[in-house]
Amino acid sequence: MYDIKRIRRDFDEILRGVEKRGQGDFGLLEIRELEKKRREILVQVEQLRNEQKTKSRLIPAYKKEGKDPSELLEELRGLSERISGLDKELRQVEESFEEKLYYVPNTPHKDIPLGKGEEDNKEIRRWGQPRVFEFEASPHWDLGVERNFLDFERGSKVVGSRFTFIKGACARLERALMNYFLDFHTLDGKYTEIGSPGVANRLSMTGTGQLPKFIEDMYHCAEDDYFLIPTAEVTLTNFHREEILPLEDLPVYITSFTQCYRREAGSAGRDTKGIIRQHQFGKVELVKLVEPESSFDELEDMVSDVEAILQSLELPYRVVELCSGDVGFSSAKTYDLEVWFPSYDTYREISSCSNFLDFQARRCMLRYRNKEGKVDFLHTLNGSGIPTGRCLAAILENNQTAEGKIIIPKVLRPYMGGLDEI
RNA sequence: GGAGAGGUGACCGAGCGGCUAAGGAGCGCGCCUGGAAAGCGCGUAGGGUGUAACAGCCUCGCGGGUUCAAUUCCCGUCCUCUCCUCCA
Repeated sequence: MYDIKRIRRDFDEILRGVEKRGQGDFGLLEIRELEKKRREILVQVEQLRNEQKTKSRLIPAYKKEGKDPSELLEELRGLSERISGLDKELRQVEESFEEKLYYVPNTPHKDIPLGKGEEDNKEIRRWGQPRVFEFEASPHWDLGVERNFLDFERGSKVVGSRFTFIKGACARLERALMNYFLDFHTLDGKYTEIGSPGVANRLSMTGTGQLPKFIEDMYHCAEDDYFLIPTAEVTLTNFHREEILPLEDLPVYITSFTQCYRREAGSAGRDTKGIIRQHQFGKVELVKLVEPESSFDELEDMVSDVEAILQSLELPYRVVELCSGDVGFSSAKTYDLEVWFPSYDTYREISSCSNFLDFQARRCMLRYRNKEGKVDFLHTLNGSGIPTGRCLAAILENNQTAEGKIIIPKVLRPYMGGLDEI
């Protein structure tokens, strides 16, 4: 969300930035009009209110002196009516203004590649070599069913499409991933582990930008007006919502494993096979709250944290910088990390690391006291570090043997009771 | 789920229709001191509006209502605590 003052002062800059996404002005022109109108009414209301306050304070004095206040009361009644009328108008304008503002995406950072969609993203680097198989490699969905690791049919029966049961040693492997990822990020003290709720309220969902625009992709508990979180980004970023953090508490590095729930509205028919795109998946999420000056460096640092994990698992991957047309709603700059999937014969997204600048912080009223003692908005970042489901699929595919066994990556063996294959 | 109590300033805490949020803690500056503690004085929230500066407006959990006027009265709602009930 944008600062109301910036809408006025840097309007053209914001408009130009947002237009880089290639989807028009997102209602900004209308928003500017509403902002003007708001100020017009506000000035009037403030003047009238001042008059009202000043005059109504005379009443106790009148009473004391035994003067008849009825004339003054009459005047104040009229004043009160005018104020409440104007106030109502003001509130309508403000509501409409705010509602529209919530739908305006962040401005893509000036240095990111211009483009319309995925095809214009820029590959930054690759690590590792895709394995050359001396046998016909199976996709994880075939392998998973053959080995009795994945049960798609019962997932559909018990819940519906895009829900899957994971069984036996494979379930243990996923659990190993969860523990390994959390240990990786926390044991050196860099990130603090948080056990997080799996649902969040409307305010939190709005704070990180899932609402109002993407409501159709969220699972909603109507009775409580709670939402199943689509990522721990929601609960972790909102953790310090409406707080003013002292400088010495920064930077905040937190991480959490949660289940994530997405209705995947609009992606019907995509990735229907396997566990790449599920309605529920486990993920370790990384969140940073940092001072504005350092946020782009912090983004690079976060990417390298995720890369280190993939390297330790010996999974070939590449880093891609998203172009202006593909970068997410709340993000100013995003790197996707894509891991090699033999079944797709390509790299597929496994992590996404973004710098949101103060976009989420404004929505969350997430602030800190800077060196000058002034209150300012923080910058927020998050990245997947990393999802267990997709990672499991990647390991099944990349580490399979001709006999259909799965080689356990060395770093995971301590979490698997020493097993080197399953 | 039932009954009760409460949510006030970066913290504690009074106010319970108008005198425009008492008092304290902490922090900052100054005085005092050889130095410090104590003591004394002053200052210490956020937001938006207009400005050269001052100023004025909003915020006493949140949302409505009554009133010329609401922190104060009424209704709703959320959260916290205590007791009961239920329960992994």
